Amino acid sequence: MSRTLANVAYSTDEKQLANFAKAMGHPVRIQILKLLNAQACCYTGDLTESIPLAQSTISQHLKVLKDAGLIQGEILPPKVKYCLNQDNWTAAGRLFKEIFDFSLSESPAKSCSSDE
Amino acid sequence: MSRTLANVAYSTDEKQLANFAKAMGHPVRIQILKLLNAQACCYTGDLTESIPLAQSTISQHLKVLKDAGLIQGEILPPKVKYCLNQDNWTAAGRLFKEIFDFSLSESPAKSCSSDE
DNA sequence: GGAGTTTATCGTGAATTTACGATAAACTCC
DNA sequence: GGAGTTTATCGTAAATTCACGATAAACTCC
Repeated sequence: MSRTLANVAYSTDEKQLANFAKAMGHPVRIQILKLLNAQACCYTGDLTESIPLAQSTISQHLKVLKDAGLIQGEILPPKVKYCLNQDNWTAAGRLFKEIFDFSLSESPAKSCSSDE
Repeated sequence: MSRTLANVAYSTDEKQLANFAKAMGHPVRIQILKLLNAQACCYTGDLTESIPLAQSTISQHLKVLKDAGLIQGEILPPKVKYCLNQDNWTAAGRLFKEIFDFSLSESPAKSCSSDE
């Protein structure tokens, strides 16, 4: 950490949105989210069957999604059942909607205007 | 690359969405996108003023956003004016809307049902 | 208690990301 | 042509990511 503040104070929303986006920044994790979205829940084993990656790799991706708060795991021995974390999933959807919808609510022209 | 295919064939949409999400996976880049969204366009210099990071760092973040297709730069010597890439921005918005809205269009109960 | 099942964690290596300062590139204006 | 302005790129170092195999942990069932 040098003189320029690497510890900038971003707004909570910006951090949250970036956090969610980062977790979604891999095609395998998108696939997992889509699967969970489509069929409510599933086990790690189900994923290792439909995704041709090592079991440890998939477990790692699940951890990323869990750490970001997008999914949650219910331990149900000897398996673990994963579902979307509905609260955070909804929150993420709202944040994305917010940033994308903003463009629509503004003036439609949106030309590059002011130069200095 | 070993025997398990690291070169899995993801759907184009999944790759696109992951690509956009990854580019959005940093608070500074979210901030930049918000700024561009709010005021149509701006110059690199404007950003270096409002974001306390080295100019080279911000330029790098701009490159990430540009490579992902979310923004575009019009070179206007000696400055460069950045705007959202409206087409891709809209496409990204649609992809995010798609994956998040899916949950809403489905059965509201969404309980963890089928166990094997 | 031992065998089997399922999943997370550890250790590792290659690649990518993030930040910086320094430098080059492109162009204007005197 | 030279000084000044603005921005991208290079080089670098530290940290993180992504994939793997091997191993440990947790629990069931015989």
